[in-house]
Amino acid sequence: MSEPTFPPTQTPPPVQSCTPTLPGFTCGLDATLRVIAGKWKPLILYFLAQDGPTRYGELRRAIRDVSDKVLIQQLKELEADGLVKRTDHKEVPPRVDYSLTPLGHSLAQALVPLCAWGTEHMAEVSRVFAERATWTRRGRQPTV
Amino acid sequence: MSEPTFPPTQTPPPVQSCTPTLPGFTCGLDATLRVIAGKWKPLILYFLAQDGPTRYGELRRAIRDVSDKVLIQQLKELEADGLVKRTDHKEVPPRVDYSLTPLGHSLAQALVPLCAWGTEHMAEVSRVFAERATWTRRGRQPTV
DNA sequence: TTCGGTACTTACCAAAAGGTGCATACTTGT
DNA sequence: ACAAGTATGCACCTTTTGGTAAGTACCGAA
Repeated sequence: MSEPTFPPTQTPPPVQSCTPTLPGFTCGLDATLRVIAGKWKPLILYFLAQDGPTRYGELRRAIRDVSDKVLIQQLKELEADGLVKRTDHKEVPPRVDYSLTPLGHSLAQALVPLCAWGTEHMAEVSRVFAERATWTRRGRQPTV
Repeated sequence: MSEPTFPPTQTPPPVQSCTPTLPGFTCGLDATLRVIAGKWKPLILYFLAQDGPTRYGELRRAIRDVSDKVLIQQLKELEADGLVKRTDHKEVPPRVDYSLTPLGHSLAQALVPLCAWGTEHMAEVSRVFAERATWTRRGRQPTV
């Protein structure tokens, strides 16, 4: 019903093509998205970008609702992907902190426009999602 | 710009928390990512951004390896989210095409840097992923 | 001594996401 | 008549992902 009409952006600017290349990925966009795919990864990047080196526990408390298992897992993947650096201070009560690598920083930069887009259009997105949540729940009852 | 920037530009980490949010989202980035979450959505957006209005069948063939069920489903969600417009020409052999709304176009623009990042770093990403695929399938190594 | 905090690990599960294949209703080409 | 193409819908199933709760090894405080 609600046709989201926006500021008369009549001539949509052209989008450059997504250059396909190396094995496994259809294009750069594909590669990027696989790297940040994970329920909490963007948030992790977000916090590290904002607050710099952060201890595990802090991160854990900052990102609410994440479980240890998944947080650790995603941190490990980010580390394996070279986006995050893990520093073990080898102290007696364990002390480890995580920070962004230069690669991680560059990715964070590339995320800026997405963040801005979301901020700008959050109202619309939010509304639509709320509606979807409604009929989604009624459409299917718990299996069995 | 009064807009909170996602990754702090560089030197200082003074950027405050995520933008105060509407129901459901922790920040703009979160909102954006939920909208493009779906195995083929980014590719759909990119394709439509480049080629303009496209018939269902064409899309289906362009995005290889996607199944009808999922493609339709993601198109419906994109449409519900106001990013894509579905046009049914009501012709006898069905003819429907999909195009980006202005909102969709703006999102596609925001994806450009991600695409660039991926293209630029595809070598690293690709290598790391290949390695992960190897030990992920077999048993896990003792903690190194 | 037991409690709580550190940074994890593991086994087991539930839910979500995606894939397969068949069905539809109608038309054009062979 | 029959296959093929059009844009979908639906039932069923597998894979992927994330969550829960417990355990580990170590230390200091109560």
